[in-house]
Amino acid sequence: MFKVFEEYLRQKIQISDEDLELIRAASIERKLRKWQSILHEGEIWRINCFIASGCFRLYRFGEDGTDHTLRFGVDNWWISDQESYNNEKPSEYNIEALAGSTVIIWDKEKWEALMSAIPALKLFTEQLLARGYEASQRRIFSLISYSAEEKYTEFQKTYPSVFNRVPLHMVASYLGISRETLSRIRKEFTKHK
Amino acid sequence: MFKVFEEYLRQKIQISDEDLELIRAASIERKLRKWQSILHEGEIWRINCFIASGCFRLYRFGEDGTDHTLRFGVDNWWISDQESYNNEKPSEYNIEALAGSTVIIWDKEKWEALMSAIPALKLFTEQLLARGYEASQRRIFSLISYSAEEKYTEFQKTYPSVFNRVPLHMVASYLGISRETLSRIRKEFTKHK
DNA sequence: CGATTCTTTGAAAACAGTCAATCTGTGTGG
DNA sequence: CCACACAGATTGACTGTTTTCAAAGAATCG
Repeated sequence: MFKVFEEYLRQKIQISDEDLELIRAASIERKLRKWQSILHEGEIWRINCFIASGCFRLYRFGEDGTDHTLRFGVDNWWISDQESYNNEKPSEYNIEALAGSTVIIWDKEKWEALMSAIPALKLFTEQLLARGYEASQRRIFSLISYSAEEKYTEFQKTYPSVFNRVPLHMVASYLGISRETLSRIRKEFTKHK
Repeated sequence: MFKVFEEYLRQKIQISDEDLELIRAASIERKLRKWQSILHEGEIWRINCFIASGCFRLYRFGEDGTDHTLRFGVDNWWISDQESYNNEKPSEYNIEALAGSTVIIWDKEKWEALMSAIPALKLFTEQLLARGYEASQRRIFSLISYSAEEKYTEFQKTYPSVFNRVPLHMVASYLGISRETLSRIRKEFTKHK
C-alpha cells in the first residue's frame, strides 16, 4: 500500500528516489477493521497518519453523551488530532474507521527527522497544516451563516467523496443538525429534483 | 509602540538584542481610527500584523448582505487572513478597527527573511498558526454542539477581554445567532444572576 | 431469517429569526 | 446647556425552522 502514498506524494512534491526510500523505511502500514478506533480519548496522538484506503471520522462526545463529528477522512487524506500531537497532551477526541481501511503511519520523532532531512517534506507538511486551517475557516463561516439546507448542499458539493460513503446521521452531526432534519431536507431535495 | 511588541515577544521566546533590532528595523507602525479598515475584500493580504493596542474584527458578507464575524483581535493578538496570505489571492474578508488602534506590521517578504535569519522566530510563527488551528477546532465543536445560550456563556468565559469591548451585535454575528436572540439570552442571564 | 443499525415520518414542542417599535446612551452642533 | 441625531440594545408579537419523541420502514449482515 505504500505505493498509494508514493503516487500521492510525487503528485504533490518533487522528491528523489532516495528520499522516498527514507520515508518508506520509516513508515508502518496498518490495517483497521470497520468501527475499529485508531485514537481513543485520553490517549496522546503521536503519529502522522495517511489514509491509503478507507474512511475515518474524528468525533467527540458532548456533555449529554451525543457524539459530534469534527472531521472526516477518506483515501489520500490525512487524519490527526493536531492539538494532541502538538502539545503532547491527552486527546479529547476519538478517531474511528468507518470501513475497512489501510493507513500508513510514521512516529512523530521519525517524521520530524524526515522533515529535517528533506526540506521539501517540511514545506509540504506546513502547507498541509495551512490547508487544514483554511478549510476550518470556511467551515466556521458556513456554520455561522448558512441555514441547515445550505450547509447540506455545500457539504454535498464540496465533499462528494465523503458524502457518498458515510452514514447520514454522521453527516448531520458534522453539520450540527439533527438526523431527522437532514432526512427531511434530503426529501425536499429529491422531490424538487 | 514597538516596546509593546518587544515585551510580548520576549515573553514568548528567547531572543537576542541584535535579532530583536532586526525585527524592529523591518517593522512599520500604523495607526487606525475607529471603523477604519486595514483589509478590504478583493485585496491581497501581504503583511503580518500585530495589534499593539486596540481592537479589530475580521468579517465577511453573506449572500443576503448581512455580515458575519469570523474573528476578533485585541491587544497582543495577531490579526490576518491566512488564506489570502498563503495563496496570495484576493481576500474574501474585511478587517476593520473597532476602536482607535495601533498595529505593528511587517511585509510578507521581510517577515520571511526574518524567519530565515532567526530560527526561533520561525518556530514561533509555526506555533502561532498551530494555536490558531486548535482554536478553530474548538470553535467548530462549540458551533455544532452548543445551543445559543451555551455558545454565549462559553464565549464570555473564554474571551472576556473581547466580550467587554465589542458591540453585542458583533458577538451575535460571531456566534451565528441574531442580535435579538443574544439580547434575550443575556436578559435571562442577569435575571437568574 | 432475525437482529441490528440506519433512515424516514408524523405530530407536538421548543427554539431562534424577523419585523417593527421603543429605549438608552453618546456625541454633535446650535 | 439643550435639542437632536444616531448607533446600539431591548422588547413584543409573530412566523418559521429545528428539535424531540415515538414509531415504523429500509437496509445490512451474520
